[in-house]
Order: sequence, then C-alpha cells, then structure tokens
Amino acid sequence: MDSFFHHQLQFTRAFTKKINEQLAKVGLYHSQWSIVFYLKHFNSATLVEISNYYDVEKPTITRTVNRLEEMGLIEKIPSTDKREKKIHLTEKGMQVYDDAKRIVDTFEQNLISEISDEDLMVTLHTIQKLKEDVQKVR
Amino acid sequence: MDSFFHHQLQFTRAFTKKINEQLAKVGLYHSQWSIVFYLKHFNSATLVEISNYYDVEKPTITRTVNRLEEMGLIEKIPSTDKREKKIHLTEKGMQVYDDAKRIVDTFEQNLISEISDEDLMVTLHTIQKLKEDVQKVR
DNA sequence: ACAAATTGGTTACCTAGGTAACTATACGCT
DNA sequence: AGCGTATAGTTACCTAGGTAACCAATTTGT
Repeated sequence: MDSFFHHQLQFTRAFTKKINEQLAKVGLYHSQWSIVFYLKHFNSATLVEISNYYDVEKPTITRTVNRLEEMGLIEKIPSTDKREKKIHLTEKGMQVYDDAKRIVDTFEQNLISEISDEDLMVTLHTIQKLKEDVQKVR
Repeated sequence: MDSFFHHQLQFTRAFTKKINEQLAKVGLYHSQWSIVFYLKHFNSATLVEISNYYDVEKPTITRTVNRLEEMGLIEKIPSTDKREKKIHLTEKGMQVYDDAKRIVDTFEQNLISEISDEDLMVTLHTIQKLKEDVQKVR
C-alpha cells in the first residue's frame, strides 16, 4: 500500500487541528494539555521525565512548560538535586485540567465510538508494532 | 481505549523523525519530499492544488516551495491567469526525486513488510474512517 | 458595465517538533 | 580528593504546522 503512511500523517494532522480547536475553549493547545495531563496523573515531574514519557526532546518540553508557567498553570520548585526542577500543577492548573479533560474525553469518545472494537484493537496493535519497528531503523 | 490517539501521535512523530534522517542523505526534509513527489507525478501544479492535495494550508506550502526554489529543485513560471504561478521540477529536481524515491521506498517497504496484509488493510481502513469522521466534527 | 464576491498567493506571527552546543550539578572511579 | 563522565536544563536556530489579514486578479450577478 503506497498511501498507507500518507493517510497516517493526514489523519494525525487533522486530529491535532481539530482537538486544538476544541481545547481553545479553555485556552489550551494540545501539547500543553498533554503536559497538564501528565502532571495531574503523576503529581509532579522533572522535564526529563516528561521528555521520556512522550518521547519528545527536552528543548520542546522546556518551551511548553515555560508557556504553562506564564499562564499560571504550573510551578517549578527547586529539588535537592540542584540541577533539576520539580514541576507541579497550580490550583488554577487543576481547574483547567478538569475542564479540558471533559472536552478531550467527549471528542475522543465521539471518534472512537464509530469504530468496531475489533478494528480498533487491530489498528492499535499495528501502530504499536510500527512504532517499535520504526525506532529500530538504522 | 485511552491511549489509542496517544500511540497514533507517537508513531507519526517517530516516523517523520526517522524519514527525515534518511532523506538527509539527499538534503531533503519530508515535507519538501512530498512536494517534489507531487510535482513529479502531476508534472506541474499551482500552490492551491498542492495545498488541497495534502490538506495543508497555503502559507505552509508557500514557504516550503520557496525553500525548494532556493535549493534549485523547482521553478515558478507565470500563468495566463496572472494570479497563479505554475510550479514544476527543474532537471536537478528530477535527479533528486530519483534518489529520494529509492530511499523512501526501501524505508517504507521495510516497515510495511513486518505487518500482515490483513492487519494493514484493517488499519488503513480505520485511519481513513477516523480521518473522515474527525473532519466532520463541529 | 461595474460593483461585489471569490480565488491565488503572500506576510506576519503563533505553537510544535527537531539538532547542536552549552552550563551547572552530580556521580564514579582510581 | 580530584578528574572524567553523565545528567538536567537552557539557548539558538532549523523545519513544519496553524490562523488572520491582506493584495491583486478573476469571476459573478445584477
């Protein structure tokens, strides 16, 4: 299949575009949301932990975290290891999480409900395998 | 499945990262390659045609096409409709296409060969459906 | 025929990914 | 103890996506 990866890219672009539209209601972008999500579920984290979890390079995380700090959604507190900074949600960050969670859940649920469980499982499995394989390249 | 879209995004990021590494051998980025690919197969095109084909906004195409012009891979020729510019590959662009095509083909073939035809079909179909559904949102 | 609407393309500016190179701190080993 | 190495984070700069607003040329409608 020639166009397989073409369709993959098309879909993820369309997906992030639309979810950004939805998240605009609470003033978030998708990448900001993903960090807020991580902090809520793991309570607190360093930049490197977030970077490893999402497999996104450190400078990208630095930038987005700084933006979230400007927005008053997170705080950085110095650690005993003076190199690292523990990041955690502020009260405002918690509130935004709740609103954003509802938006993202209904958006994703809408999409997923149109696909059979069977197809969803096969697709998820395939994508996971492709991701492992692609990271092995070279 | 909670993490379904998470894995989608992870995969496409890993994919473009690796294909960018591969294409670096011929001095191209993936988005540049996709335009070179289009021009080779459709011979000549306007910005709007490319924009519609890839569902990418016009300013993004403008920028990448300008970069390709600087690299000497494409030329813009004025059309009878004085608003539009026909874009086509130069001789150098044709050569780069051949080299890049080989790189991309073997890269994609490597990945796809690890997946059964059955799973590939289900996945492609699912992604296509999701793409249609996501564009209907709102 | 001409005013209004549409279309092709650009500019300015935003988020979001990447690499390369750097600083400062911590760790390990001899 | 001290030197070398590894790690956390940042800075600078690249590509790549997006929106909003605009210009100029074309098309449409009355």
